[in-house]
Formats: sequence, structure tokens, C-alpha cells
Amino acid sequence: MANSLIKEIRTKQVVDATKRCIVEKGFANLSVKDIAREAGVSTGVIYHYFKNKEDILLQVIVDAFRKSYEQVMDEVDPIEDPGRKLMSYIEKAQAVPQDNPDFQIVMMNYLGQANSNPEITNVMVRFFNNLTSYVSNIVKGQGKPNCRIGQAIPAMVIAMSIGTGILSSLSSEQYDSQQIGEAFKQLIRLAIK
Amino acid sequence: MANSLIKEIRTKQVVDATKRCIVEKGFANLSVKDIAREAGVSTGVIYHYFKNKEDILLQVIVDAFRKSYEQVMDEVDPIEDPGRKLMSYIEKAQAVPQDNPDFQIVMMNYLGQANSNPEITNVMVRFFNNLTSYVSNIVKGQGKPNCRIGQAIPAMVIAMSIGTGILSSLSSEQYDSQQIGEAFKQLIRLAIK
Amino acid sequence: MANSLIKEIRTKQVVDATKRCIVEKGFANLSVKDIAREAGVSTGVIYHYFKNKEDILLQVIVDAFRKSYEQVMDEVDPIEDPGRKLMSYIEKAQAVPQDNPDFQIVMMNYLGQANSNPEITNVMVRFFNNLTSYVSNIVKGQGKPNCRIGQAIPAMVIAMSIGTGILSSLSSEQYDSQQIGEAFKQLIRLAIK
Amino acid sequence: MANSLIKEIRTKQVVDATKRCIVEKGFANLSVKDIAREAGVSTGVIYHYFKNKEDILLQVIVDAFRKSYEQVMDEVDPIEDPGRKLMSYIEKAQAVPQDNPDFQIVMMNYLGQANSNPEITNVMVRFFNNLTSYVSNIVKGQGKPNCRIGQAIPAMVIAMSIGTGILSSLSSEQYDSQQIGEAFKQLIRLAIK
DNA sequence: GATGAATGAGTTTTCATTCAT
DNA sequence: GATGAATGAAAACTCATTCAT
Repeated sequence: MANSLIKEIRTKQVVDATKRCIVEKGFANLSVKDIAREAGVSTGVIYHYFKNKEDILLQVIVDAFRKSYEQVMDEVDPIEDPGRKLMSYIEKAQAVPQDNPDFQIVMMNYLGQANSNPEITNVMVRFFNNLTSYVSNIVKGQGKPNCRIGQAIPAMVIAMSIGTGILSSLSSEQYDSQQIGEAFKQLIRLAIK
Repeated sequence: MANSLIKEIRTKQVVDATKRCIVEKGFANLSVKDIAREAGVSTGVIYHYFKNKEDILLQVIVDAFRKSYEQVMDEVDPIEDPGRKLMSYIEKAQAVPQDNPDFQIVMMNYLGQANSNPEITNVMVRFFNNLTSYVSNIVKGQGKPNCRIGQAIPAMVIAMSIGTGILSSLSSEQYDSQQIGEAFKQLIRLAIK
Repeated sequence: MANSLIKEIRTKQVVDATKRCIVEKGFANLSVKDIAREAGVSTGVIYHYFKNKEDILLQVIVDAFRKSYEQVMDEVDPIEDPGRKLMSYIEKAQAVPQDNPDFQIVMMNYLGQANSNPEITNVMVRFFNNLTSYVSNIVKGQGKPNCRIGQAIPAMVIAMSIGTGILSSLSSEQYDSQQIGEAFKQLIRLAIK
Repeated sequence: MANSLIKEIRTKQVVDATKRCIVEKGFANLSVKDIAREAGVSTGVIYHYFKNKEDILLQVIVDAFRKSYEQVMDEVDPIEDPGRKLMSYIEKAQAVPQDNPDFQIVMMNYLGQANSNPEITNVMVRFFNNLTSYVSNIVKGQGKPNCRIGQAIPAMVIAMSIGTGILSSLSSEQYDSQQIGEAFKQLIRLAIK
């Protein structure tokens, strides 16, 4: 019990430190020594709790996506009215770069890995699928969506939030995610009304 | 003159080989030796034409974005009618993952670098700005866009194409970029008409 | 007293586990953690009962050689007739690779250490000396051995059993230690008759 | 051509240095850094010419056995008379510990690896098979060997030389390989005459 | 006595970069 | 201009050993 507690603590320490390192230096310039230093542990500890660097990196993305999903759920799910729920989801999704800039950066760092690392692809695809399903259910709760567009709304909502996040992460001055989000909400309202 | 021709050839050789390496192994697992082997030259040649690895990587993203921009221009620019032009742009942008999967993967690999590498950020921002301006001009040519939405349309178009590209690159089976593109075109038509 | 019992148990546990590890992975790829896991104890226990890894390794070879010596004695010593006793010894020695393959492998693993580790050399030399003396005494009991050859018989018997053991351990299919043993017994009989 | 020459030189440098390291420190305490230092090259060079440490170790045993085989051949093969040839072979084999003590030590270090490394086993088995065949051919040239014993003579000769080598390597004072060799030659003569 | 988490020096291996040819 | 051998610092990973609990 004490053991599993320590394991949990150390794992969290390392995963969190890794995120900070990725944010600071980027995925491609990331050493286990950096992670150890940032986590305040020896390299030995890291290899006591993780199989290898790849294992850490996988845990990081799993953890980041899980947390981001929970954050969205916490705020959006309690809303009952389907119309407001959808709008609220869009708002929340567009706010990620401001609310959670580290997650945004971590995600952008992992996108490049997806093509050559099936496990990472898997985690990402599951995450986006979950979001898509979630939005899909909200939309279904809305009643009669304009048929053709209706089916594509969930994917559009997710795609738009990814794209907006990236643009505003690249240049928050030139791409205001809130503004784009507002416009997108209006578009969706036009489609659904 | 002969020299500058060789320079051009070698530079292209190396840049193209680097792209292929990124597509195959990812940005984070990329060695100069790999690039040399893929380019069919010695490592010495690489350091004759490039300052260092970072320099190659910068050239690659510059080249990739330039080519992608030109591709879009080649097909979209000749169209005269503003309405058709906008639709055509959206189609073209959504088709990138299929038409030019390597560009898509290269871009995704560089996204993670943006946060920690200002030069890369710069290149990307300029690229997206160019596209945004381009779309903006098309939209202005349309006449009266619905005010509020109208201003955000260019950013939305770019964001949507980025997001759709990523989703379909992660799972082309689950995210059909053409289908999402069609729905998005309808949305835009609703907004503009 | 209870303490010394535990000590005995733990020491045996560790020594036996180390043998199994050597058999499985070889002397050169042997970690204290492996030993602990194989013995079913913590690494702490190991350092409670042994000074260090070297100490374990020494105990292992001491134990292995002691046991092997006892095994031979148990079977050969009761025989009274000197002629039959010598033949019996040769048989027994040649049978080691089959009867006690783990001992054979352990011994082969320690041979390489001998040159650079005087303590190990010591243990091995004492072991082979004991065997040589033993055989020497049997031969003396025989009466008149052919002078010149007679003196060398003990060393030849030991050398032959070492060599046969190694050959049949390397390839039991191509080197049948029993067959070689039979031939060798005939040779010895020719010399002694 | 110059390239392959350098390759040959470096490979030899590293293989020879590795042998010296094994003789000095033993197989189990052998670092690539040691090898590099002993060879007078950087670690990078080592990995330029060898896949990894295992690869070096394999080359070493291959080289050691090849050279030892050639040495025996050089001296024994020119002899025409079968009887003298066999005796000469036995002498030569028994002299290995004195003539070529490094080979003896290297071989003893690899014996322990055999059980857990099939490639090493392979090299050793082939070496001993070659010797056995060679002796077998000499014996056949002898005419009528005493049937039963005759077939086993080659294996006995090889086994005896291995065993004698080990004993005299462990304690040259107590085990005089030349003396044992002389006695063994007499035994063989008894069997063959 | 027993545990196993922790350490950090040491190991194997990689790789950007240089430079003699 | 081109080569690729060479370097050595730094990366990933291991492991004997210690020690607080």
C-alpha cells in the first residue's frame, strides 16, 4: 500500500516533469537526464518505474489526453439543454490554448510522432473518437439536424477546435481562438436551427 | 554558374531526402547520416551546403510550405468566379492529406517544434498568414458577407483545413476529409449567401 | 542458533539461485537483482548474508566443487577392488555432463575467471588436486603401473574428464562422453595391465 | 581499396585489443571503453566497424580459433609419415598453453558463454570438429587401428588437449602439459601398434 | 532480519560535426 | 567539390550497493 503510493507519486512526478520538459524544449530535444533533473529524482528512479524513455512518453500522452477529456467533461457535461451544451462544448474546446497551453503544446509535439508510432496514434485516435462521439450524442439530442451537414457536425467541431488551437498557439496575436469560436458557433447555429 | 547549379542540385537532394526521412522515421529520430544515405551523398557534402542540421530542417519546412502554397495557387487562382473560387480553395485544402500526404506529415512533425523554435514558428505563421490573406481576398470579392461571421471566415477555413488534415491523417478510415469538406462548404454557403 | 539456521537457509537459497542464473544467462550477464528474484528474496537480504557480488560468486564455485567431489566419493569410494575402482571413477567423471549438467556449465563459466581472479583459481586448483590425489592413490593401490605412464595417469584421467565434459557439453550429439570414456578405459587398461 | 585496407587495419586493431583485454581482465569485466583505450582509438571508431560489443566478441573468437587452427596446420600438416604426424599433432596441441597462452585464456573465457550464446557455441563446435576430422584423417592413414578404440581416438586426442590445456593453465607448476602429453602419446602408441 | 526504493557512477551506444585525403 | 574515417560529448540505460523504514 505504501509501495503503490510511492509508485503513484513517482510516476506522477516523472510524467509531470516530462510534460514541462516537452513544453520547454520540445519532444525532439528531450533527454532522460533532463526529465530526472526536472522531476528532482535520479535517473535510476526513472528506470525503476518506467521501462524506457518511450514508455514515459506514452504515459505522458495518455495522461495529458485523459486529463483534458476530464476537464471538458467537468464543465460541459452538467449542462442539460442540448443547444447550450453544444455551444458550451465549442467554447470550451476553443479555450484550450488559453486554459491549458501546456496540453496544447504537448499535443502538438505528439502529432509528429503519430505517423511513425502506432501506439501514440492509437492514443490520439481514441481521444478524438471519444470527443467526436460525445459531440455526436449532443447533436442527436438536438432533434432534427439538417441531414447532410448534421452527420458531419461532430467531426467539424473537433477539427475546428484542433485547427484553431494550432493557429492560436502559433500566433495568439493574429489568431484569436475566442473570436473564431464565436463565429463557428454562429455557423453551427445556422446549420442546426 | 556551374557551381551554383551543383549547389542547387545538392540542396534539393538533401532537402528531399530529409523530407522522406521525416515521413519515415519522424522528426525526433532523424540523423544526419540517415539523410546522407537517403540522399545518396556523403555527410561531408551535407556540411558543405548546409550550416548544420538545424539549417537543413529549416530549409525543409520553408521548401515544403512554399511548394504547398504554389500547388494551391496553381489550381485555385485561375478560377475567376469568387464563389466557386472559395469552394475550390476549401476542396483543395481538404484534399492535402490525400494529394500530398508527405507534406501533411512533415507539417505535423514541425508543429511540435514551433513552441521552442522561433524560426520555425515564423515560417509556419507566414505560411498560414499567406493562406488567410488569400482566402480573405476571395471572400472580399464575394460582396456582402454576413458581417460578424464574414471577418472570421478566412481563419475558420484555414483552421478547418488544418484540423481536418490532422484527423484524416491520424485515421483516414474514421475521418473522411472530403466528406467533412463538403459539409463545411455548405456551412460557408449558408453564411455567405 | 535460530539465527544461524536462517543464515544457512538464506545462504543456500542465494547460492542455488546464483547457479541457476549462471546456467541460464551466463557468468557475464548476471545481476544481483536477477539472483534476488530467482532466490525469492530482496536484494537487501543478499547483502545481509554476503559481503558483495564477488563473495557470492566465490561461494558458488566452492559449493559446486564440494558437492561434485562428494558425489564422486559417494559412488566411487565404497568400491574396494582398485582396478574396478579406477574404471568406476572414469565412468563417473565422464558422466558428469549428463548426471550434473548444471555443474558442468557452472565450471565452464568459472574457467574464464581463473586467469584474472586468484581466489577462483585457488578453488579450482584445489578441486582438481584433490581429484588427482584421489586417482593417484587408486593407481598406487594397483601395484606395478608401467613406470613412465603410470605417474601421469592421474593427471590424464582428470584432463580427459575435463576435456570430454567440455566437448559433450558443447555438442552432445557429436561428442558422446560415454563412448569416449569407454575407449579411454581400454587405453588405461592397456597401460596398467 | 584504401578504404578496405583501413577497415582491415582497424578491425584487427580492435580484435587484438579485445583479446588483450580479455586476457588481462576477463570476459566478464570488459568494457568497450577499455577496448578503445587498448586499441588506441575512440569508441566511435569501434562502432564504425562493429555492430556492437557482441559483434566484437564474436569476431574475437572466430579470429582466435582460425589462427590457432592455422598454427597447428602450419607445423603439423607438412609431416608425411602418419605415425609421426599424429604424435606431432598431440605435441603441438599440448604445447598451446605455453606457445600461445593468450589463445588458451581467450578460449577458456568463451567456454562459459557457449551455453547461453548459440553463435559462440557454433564457432567452438566447428573448430573442434575441424580438429577432430583432421586427427581422424591422420588416424585413418595409419592403417589398422584397434577397432573399438580407433574410432574414439580423434575425440580422445582433442579432449585430452583441452583438458591438459586447462589444467596447466590453472597451475603450470602442478600440471606439466608436456609430461602429460608424452604419456598420452605412449598410450596412443599402445593402442595403435 | 527483511524490504525495495534510491543512488549515481559506469556501461553501451549514438550522432553532429570536422578534416585529411 | 566530395569522401567517409574519426572524434568525443552526450544519450539511453544498467547495476552494485546502501539505507530508511
